Amino acid sequence: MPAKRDSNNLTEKEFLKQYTDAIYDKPSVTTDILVLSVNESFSGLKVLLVKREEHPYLDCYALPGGFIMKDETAYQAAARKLKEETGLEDVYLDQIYTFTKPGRDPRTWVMSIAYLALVPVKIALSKAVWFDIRIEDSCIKLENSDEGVSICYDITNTTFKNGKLSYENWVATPVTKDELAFDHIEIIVESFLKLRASFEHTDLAFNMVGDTFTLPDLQALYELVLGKSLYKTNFRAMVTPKIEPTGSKIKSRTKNKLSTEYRYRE
Amino acid sequence: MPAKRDSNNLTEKEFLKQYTDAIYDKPSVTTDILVLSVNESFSGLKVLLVKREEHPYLDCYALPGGFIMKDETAYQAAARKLKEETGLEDVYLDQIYTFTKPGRDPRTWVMSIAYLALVPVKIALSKAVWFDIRIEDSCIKLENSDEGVSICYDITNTTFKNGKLSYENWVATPVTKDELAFDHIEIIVESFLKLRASFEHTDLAFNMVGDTFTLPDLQALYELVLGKSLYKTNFRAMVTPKIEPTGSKIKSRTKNKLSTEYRYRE
DNA sequence: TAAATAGTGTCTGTGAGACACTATTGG
DNA sequence: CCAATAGTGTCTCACAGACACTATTTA
Repeated sequence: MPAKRDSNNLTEKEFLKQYTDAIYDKPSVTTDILVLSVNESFSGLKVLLVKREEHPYLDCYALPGGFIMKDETAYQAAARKLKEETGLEDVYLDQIYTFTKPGRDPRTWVMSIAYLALVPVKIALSKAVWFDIRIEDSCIKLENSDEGVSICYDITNTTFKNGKLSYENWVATPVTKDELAFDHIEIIVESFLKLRASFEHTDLAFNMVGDTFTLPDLQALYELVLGKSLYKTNFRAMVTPKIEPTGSKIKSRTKNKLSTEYRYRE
Repeated sequence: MPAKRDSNNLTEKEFLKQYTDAIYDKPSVTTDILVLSVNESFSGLKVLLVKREEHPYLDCYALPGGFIMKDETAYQAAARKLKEETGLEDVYLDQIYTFTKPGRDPRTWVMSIAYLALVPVKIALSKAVWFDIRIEDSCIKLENSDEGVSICYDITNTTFKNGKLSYENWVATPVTKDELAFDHIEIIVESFLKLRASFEHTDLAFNMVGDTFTLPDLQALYELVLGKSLYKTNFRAMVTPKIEPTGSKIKSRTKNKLSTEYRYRE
């Protein structure tokens, strides 16, 4: 069979050889990663941020991330960056959304593929810093007492139409002098809302605890992410099929009381 | 307050002026859109495809789409392309996933931000063609009898690990001579699965019917997307709060029988 | 008028939500 | 030993799933 020829009478081989995409303007593409964890005492969530040492947003905090290389997927780029910042491999990592608004980076045309990473407590860090994060209905607060930084945003709701449907949307406006770099607050909120939406009906929580854990601690984690308190009985009925006791008892981190130790049953 | 200066002693203004991103390799970024609809008799789903007139994949069918311009968002690019192909505006359009595998486009480094569009039946087309699409557990079939084209893929399941969790994944392998261009079969399956996952608990269906509809037709649509039959009573209990009768009766498209006409209640 | 389809009434089981209770632990 | 927390038993209610029935329409 002779090779197919296009309207310029070129075969595919010939076409690829002469092809150049230089006529198109092209964006830079980065990944930004929301690395989420829970603190030692299971009393709050934590986010990993990096202080910028370059313009723009010099000295502002930003999500860890970086440019995607030509020979890797966005997932691989995110995993690579995550390993650089935390030393962690094989953590939960999921693509959330791609942010493309022109002007979101003052330097040049930059798109960002956002990822969510869930990691257990206590990991070593290189350059990044843990911030406490509290997300409420109308406000989001990021704090690090060591660095003396407090970043706070108001959240207001709007609606927009998509086809025949109306959706709730939100806008974050800074209320502190300090702000996050770029549109990273959007990435955080978007990722967190997606996490919350699926947290109850998936096993995502087990990526944020160690290999073993107690039920009071696990419940505390669920309550932090979901933003509401749960009934002990119902919570236990829900998680029981997902876990198995290790046979020993350990202190829960929430209340420092002895309780049964469990592990995730795969 | 004096402007902040970075490690090269530049202010932000100075930095932006001298900044160049030419050192980085950059990908081209496109949007590809899965335009989904239901046929006239509500007996099957339809997908919009465009026959390629250029290398690579010359003469293959592909999802409508195109390069994103510097001054628009990915959403705007998808909406623009959709209008070009279908003349439709204000249709449901949602970002699904960004595909970044190196080599997915043989020409050069191209990422694709995939969108799902839901449109009502009967719309005018320019270059694109409707294909019947049937998605089953282990196979996916795309057909257009006018063009005499039948494209079929086997679907096999695999599992992969993400953190501590295991997920089901799938791989599509072509079983016909004709294939879709690029990795567009992946985009179709991924988008369709996401649609199916949320279809029952959202009002997405109303983007695929006209302004008015009958309950037998609406149920047929749900059954097509969900891939299972529903009990009439339960289905009606579920949709009743979302709709209101117009007061007249019209023929249902499924069975050509008179039945109550409804509209979506927003 | 008969077959097919539109539309309704109601039973059941499951699971989330809620509350009250007993058992264990730490100070 | 007592206050606090771990852990259990069980009731209620909403809702999906299931089936049987009546009403209307078409041929």
